[in-house]
Amino acid sequence: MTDDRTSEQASESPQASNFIRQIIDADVAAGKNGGKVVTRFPPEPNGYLHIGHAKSICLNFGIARDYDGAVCHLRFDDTNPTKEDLEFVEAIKTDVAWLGFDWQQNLFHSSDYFEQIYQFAIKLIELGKAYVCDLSAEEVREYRGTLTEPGRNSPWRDRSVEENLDLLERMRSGEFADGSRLLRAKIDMASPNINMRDPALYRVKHATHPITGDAWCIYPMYDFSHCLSDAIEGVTHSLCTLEFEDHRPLYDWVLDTLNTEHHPQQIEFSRLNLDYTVMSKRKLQTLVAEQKVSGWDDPRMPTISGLRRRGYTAAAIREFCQRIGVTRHDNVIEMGVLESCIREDLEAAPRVLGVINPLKLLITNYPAEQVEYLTAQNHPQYPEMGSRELPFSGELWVERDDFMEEPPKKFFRLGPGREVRLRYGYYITCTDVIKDADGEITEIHCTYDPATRGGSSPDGRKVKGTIHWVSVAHAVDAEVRLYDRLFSEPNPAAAGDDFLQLLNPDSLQVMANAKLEPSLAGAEAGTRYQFERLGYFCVDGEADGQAVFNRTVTLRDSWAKIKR
RNA sequence: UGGGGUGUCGCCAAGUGGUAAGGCCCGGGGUUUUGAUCCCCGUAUGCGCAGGUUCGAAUCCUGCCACCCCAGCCA
Repeated sequence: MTDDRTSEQASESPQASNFIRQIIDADVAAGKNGGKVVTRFPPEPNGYLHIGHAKSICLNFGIARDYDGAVCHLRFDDTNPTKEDLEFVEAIKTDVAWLGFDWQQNLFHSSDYFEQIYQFAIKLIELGKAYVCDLSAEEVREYRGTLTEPGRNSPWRDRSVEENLDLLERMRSGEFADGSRLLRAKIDMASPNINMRDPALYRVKHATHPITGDAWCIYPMYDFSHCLSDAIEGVTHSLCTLEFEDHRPLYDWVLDTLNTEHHPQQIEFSRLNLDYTVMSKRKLQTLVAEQKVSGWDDPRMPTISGLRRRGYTAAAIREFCQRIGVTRHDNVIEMGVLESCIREDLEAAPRVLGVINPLKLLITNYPAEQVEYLTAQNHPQYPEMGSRELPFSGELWVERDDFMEEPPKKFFRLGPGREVRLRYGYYITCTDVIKDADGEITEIHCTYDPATRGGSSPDGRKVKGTIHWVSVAHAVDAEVRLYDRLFSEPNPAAAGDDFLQLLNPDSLQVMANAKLEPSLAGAEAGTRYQFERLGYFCVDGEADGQAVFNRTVTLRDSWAKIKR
């Protein structure tokens, strides 16, 4: 992974406000929490982070960055040992840091608080606000009622404090089997909010935890551990997505009932949706498990690691999060917004010539064996980025798409009898088209005008098209991977479990025979370039042997629009 | 048909009673040795709908409509 040299030049938009920052502004102005602001990003380490998490990271860490003395904690919400793994905590730390955020010494785990949370459970029992329930999972569901009908009280709801205390302790000591008993809050089985119908607080799970190992065989539920973890850490503003809104009364109930020292304010915002992809961790997991992609970091994945490998910069992702805003409206952001962000950042990348789908071009009047060196700017707008010498000869590779035997009206490129400019080179005119037995074009012949060296003609005549090229004798072989949207439908998630049917069969196109200018030999993994006229490309760090370039994004292409 | 939310341009999104920001996309034009970049210009008499209050309403009130979330011992 190399530095974002491009990002340093691009300026990010000024920090936009949003309704959450407005709430915090007001809180700070009112001196609430002693003027302190503490946020937290609380991922469950059961998968890799995606661009939706980036939204939350930028929100939470961005607030910590912008408010005086504020901090943002990174807390792993690791309360379900059967789903979580250390591999994921490492990947998450890498991604947060790569995005440019620093949790300083504030790295925590919900499991750090297991003992404290357990003590809170005891206190709840002592307050008569929790009980051990012997109902089976199925019975609990039956007793819960439905959305429109109230639930019924569990027959175990009125056990004595002593019995509950004894039972909880025995749950902890491993006396009971998984699923046999549950610690439940005693709230209201008739509540219209289902979360308040005596929610589970602790379940028995004889499982080895990635961090606490076998120290525990009971684990707290999200609704119990999350609010307490926030309170223990002195979080002031607990930001989460909209689906947790119904849980807020429970969040507040736990903290109010336990009368904790701190009582963070939960504020919900809408999660990010991007078109032509999926964002749920479960679906991303499926793509990986079913090997529809090469892994969590497949460059087609909307994961942070996938985007990184695709060639996205952290600055572009931050800018994206900036542009999409933070509200409570459901939203589906068009891929074009993300693409616009990376194009803007990569505009500053060095230019280079590379042919992805090579077609041989012979300059019949160019002196045999002659090689000359032509000066090429590394960036058309930034002379300070310098220049390089491109070897030129009578045998070149050009892009197959830049030649048409029967060109349509607005095609500016090469065709029989047409003259175009070779970038930084000469004007050439097509004289012959050579085909094989199947009628495939194998080679084209041209003549060049020696007076046009460097790309302009002394007689002032104009050519409409300029095409890129690479000298055959000097070309570097490479594999280039062209990526497109992962799904062919804007909203694949709408298909439910059938979403895999909607995968775009052309999401990856491997161009195994690409020819690049010699300066690209030995390019370092992670380095980004603009292949002129084609797009932005990044050296893949994962491939060994032959160089592999991933296409991050194409250039804007108004020709593609005309073609349509 | 219980509860909780949300509706401002194709997609996002400002707007907090004083007469609809901005971005992306799109369209038109200019510069250009990348059909790139860059630069101009254009795009809601209208804010889910219908009433009402007001000198004045996207903002307040009433009633509808549409969409999203919730019945894991997941988070």
